[in-house]
Amino acid sequence: MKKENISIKEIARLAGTSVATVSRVINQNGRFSEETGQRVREVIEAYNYRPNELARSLRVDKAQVVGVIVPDITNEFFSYIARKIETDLLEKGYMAVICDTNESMEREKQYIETLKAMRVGGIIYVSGDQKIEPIRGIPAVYIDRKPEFVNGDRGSCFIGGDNYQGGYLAAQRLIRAGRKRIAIVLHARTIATQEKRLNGYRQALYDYGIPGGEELIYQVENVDMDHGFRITKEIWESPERPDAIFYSSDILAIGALQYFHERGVKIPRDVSIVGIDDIPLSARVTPALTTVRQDYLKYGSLASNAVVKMMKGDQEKRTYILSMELIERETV
Amino acid sequence: MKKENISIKEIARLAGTSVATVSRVINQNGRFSEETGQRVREVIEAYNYRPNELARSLRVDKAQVVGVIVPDITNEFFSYIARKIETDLLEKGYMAVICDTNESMEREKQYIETLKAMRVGGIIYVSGDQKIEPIRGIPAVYIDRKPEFVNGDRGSCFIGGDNYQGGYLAAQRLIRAGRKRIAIVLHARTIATQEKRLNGYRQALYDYGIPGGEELIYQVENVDMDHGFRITKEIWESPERPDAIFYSSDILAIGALQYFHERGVKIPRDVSIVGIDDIPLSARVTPALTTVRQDYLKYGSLASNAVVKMMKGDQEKRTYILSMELIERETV
DNA sequence: GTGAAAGCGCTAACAT
DNA sequence: ATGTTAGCGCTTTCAC
Repeated sequence: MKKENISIKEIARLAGTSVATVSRVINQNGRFSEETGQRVREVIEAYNYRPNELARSLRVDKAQVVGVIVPDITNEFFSYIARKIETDLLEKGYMAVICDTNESMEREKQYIETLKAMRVGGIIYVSGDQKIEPIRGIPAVYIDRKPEFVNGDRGSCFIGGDNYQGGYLAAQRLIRAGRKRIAIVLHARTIATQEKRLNGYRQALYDYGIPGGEELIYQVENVDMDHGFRITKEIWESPERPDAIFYSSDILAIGALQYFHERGVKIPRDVSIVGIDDIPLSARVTPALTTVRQDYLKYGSLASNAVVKMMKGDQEKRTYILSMELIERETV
Repeated sequence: MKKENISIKEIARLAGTSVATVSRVINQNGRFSEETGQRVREVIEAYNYRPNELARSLRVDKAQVVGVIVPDITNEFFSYIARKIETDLLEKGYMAVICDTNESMEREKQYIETLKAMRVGGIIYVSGDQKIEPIRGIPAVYIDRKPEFVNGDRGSCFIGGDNYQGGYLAAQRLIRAGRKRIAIVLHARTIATQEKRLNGYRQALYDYGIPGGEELIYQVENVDMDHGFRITKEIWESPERPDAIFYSSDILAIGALQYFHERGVKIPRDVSIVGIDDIPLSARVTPALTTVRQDYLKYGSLASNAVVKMMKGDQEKRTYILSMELIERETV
């Protein structure tokens, strides 16, 4: 165990050439004879040499790394997106660093600072805070939650679902099942996204002549099973129970399932439920959850394509809005 | 938007001092007058300067980063561990980069290469392949799955649960419920861990005079709900059905729940089930899963403490084995 | 086709 | 207490 990490200089010496040439063959640019190339490659192979990424990145002032910021890695919606991005990026020769903010805005800011200091080449925000400032000078793509500034900012790219449609589909399904008092539970912190779902829901109610009303709108501070459980308890103990509930996230709806099970409430006999996202778990809970599918893996692949393009200098300030789809299962 | 990133040299010029001094105040080492320090800090503040991590890391040949390798970030067991490690590390001033191998051994190797090239200061392996070679020259700690070489290797640290006890507890619970034919389903790829659970299970059977037998041992290629579902189908369609099953992972047991629900099999009337891990989801499925708790958050915190110590030069080749605990719920 | 040399931003001797 | 400088490993002009 002499030199822990062999350097390009050493390789050059061993191959009887200069560092410049070694660099050329490693990066396949500039010119060098096939013979030299061969010799250099052999030495690299023999010594199992890997260029120091730190040095390379410092020199070009940009790391082959993209930061992926998610609010809750324990939610399948985000972990599957993260995995998709990671896989895609790896194939393209980039490293993804996944940062879980645990829903903390402070952590989000901290990560951005750190990622900048690491000179990452790009950042993918999944459902970041919509009030965040645009990141200057580094390609950023936003998934799911649209930051307020996106429209005006050059070099920003947004990918998300048609939330209006999602809200409409959910409410419509509930109406068609003959439900009359349809509650909706929203995430308090993600105003823009949630507002569109609310609008879709309202439009459906309106189209079918079903009464709505502020008392049917509930908000939840966090998106997890526990909050789903608790808001459902609150809803169910309210003076006028709804006969259907649309949860603005499968994970909330799954928490609701637990509550209703404990209370002996039969689904869909006593109450109908629809969620949104269609995470894998939704198909596996009991009863299986009727939901609105978001093609979140697509979000991931569009995002990785977009950052890579942007990192290569292309303008990619597009906005992608993907449509959603109702998935029929057992809770309606 | 002139200089995208201001450098230490610039700060020095602005503060009317030298780069060395600026470096000293940033890193709080060496000596400098309070006055100079103050002035430098002001400039740093004013220009919102952050040192270039790449340059710093290159210089000291070590990044303030630790790689965290997990096999399946979509499984709560791993995502909660990852989050715990990430949070702890952040507090200690390190950055965690989470790498999800998606159970691919190839990806695991690829990540190790990349992490090395990035000169990470340490690596935490969660349930990596036990046949992996020890990582030379960089602090590594292993969680859950004990690599074969750990005993002999200096500078390696292992943290895991008492799997023998886990197996014993699970089988014992099933026996005490009056079960006579107790099947066990194991993960085929993680031999060492699984063998201990199997031994615990066998010992319990032996202690209580319950017959075991090879035909009661099942293996699964992957740990997810789908595999849990399928192996359960196989078990249930076998000529001699068991009256109890111990799944070597909650996520498998949860897949089983789905199968039994679809088949109309009542739990625990027709069959008793116990899992292991006690992921949050287990408390929320229907029926709630009886399981053996692993203190996986503790695994995470012990691991982050250990890497940090090792990165600071301490020898920390300890092995921690944490005990497990039976959690009573509704499936027995 | 190839090499010498500058320099990315920082830290750590070594001077003063 | 502070400044000067070498050098980490690499890429990239610029000569030849």
